[in-house]
Amino acid sequence: MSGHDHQLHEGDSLKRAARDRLTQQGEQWTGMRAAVFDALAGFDKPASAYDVAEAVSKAEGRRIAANSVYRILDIFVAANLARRVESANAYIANKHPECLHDCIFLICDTCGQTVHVDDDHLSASIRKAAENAGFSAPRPVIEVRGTCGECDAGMK
Amino acid sequence: MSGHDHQLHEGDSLKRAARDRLTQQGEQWTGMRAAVFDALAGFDKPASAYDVAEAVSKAEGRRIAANSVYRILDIFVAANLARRVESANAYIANKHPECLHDCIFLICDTCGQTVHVDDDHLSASIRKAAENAGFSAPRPVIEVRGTCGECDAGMK
DNA sequence: CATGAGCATGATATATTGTAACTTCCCGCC
DNA sequence: GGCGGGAAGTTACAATATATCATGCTCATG
Repeated sequence: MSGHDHQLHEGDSLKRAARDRLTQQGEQWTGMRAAVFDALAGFDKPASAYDVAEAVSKAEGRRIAANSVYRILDIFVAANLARRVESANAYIANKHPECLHDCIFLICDTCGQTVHVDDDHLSASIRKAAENAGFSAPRPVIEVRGTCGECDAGMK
Repeated sequence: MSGHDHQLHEGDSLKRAARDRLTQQGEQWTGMRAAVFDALAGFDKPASAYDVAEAVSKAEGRRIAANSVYRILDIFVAANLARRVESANAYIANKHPECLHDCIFLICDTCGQTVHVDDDHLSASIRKAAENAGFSAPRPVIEVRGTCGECDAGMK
């Protein structure tokens, strides 16, 4: 369908991929960062920084302040280990940190489930539109709010 | 350029168009709503609800609480008089309230200037992608963060 | 070993953005 | 006048995000 065959990691494989990617970027893979990544990857929907902080706190058995989590999430986003979902003020782990995509999120307003679509043709068109308007270094934010099939069916 | 010729209102013309549109939607055009609309339209960049509250307070000579502004902005967004810029947690007046578009915002990370592009072909593709994935009632959020031509030139 | 540079994290405070709950006001209508 | 309903006010609070300074850790150097 999307025309390329990158690997969709999960579990330990994802964790290794994340660590490799982060270190390749010249950043450190510390215990704290591993804990934050685990927590984020453990959510099946976009999680707010505070949600992540709470999850990490529980896992570590001590209070982790939100700002530490913010710092780490910023690094993750910069390194492509995670994505920020702007319309939800939340973050989600990237299942294939090694591939750069302008990705499209479909977010269910009812249940919060978020699916991730890559359509390089579409995003290239958007980049091009931005460049035509004189914008450089464009970073597209493409999200669609709506109702997922499951919730839609349950709405009768 | 964008292929259709709706009117780009400004000043009193825009205000009248907004009032007409809002009343057609079954909502009232009150003094407060006019004041909020004026304030919002007076910004040349996306403004936060608090920015708007401050501007309205100044214009009215009395304190207007942010939550009143939120209520009104929500109505405006629902009626297409204003748009929310998700990636900036901000709002911007819609210059042509009578036309429904999935619009694309280009937001300069340096100066905040935001330009508005309508590309019905592009947004239709995104809607279609969402529908293919089982999403219904999609509301696309298409924004591009980057650097505008002016700031880019000034960056040397 | 002492020192200092550089980075990661902690702690605290505060700023910004967004909602909730309840009250008061105003206006049209009987 | 009294009543009903929507708009706006008031207050409080929740959720999200950043700033600042302190602490600790590692490593290189002398």
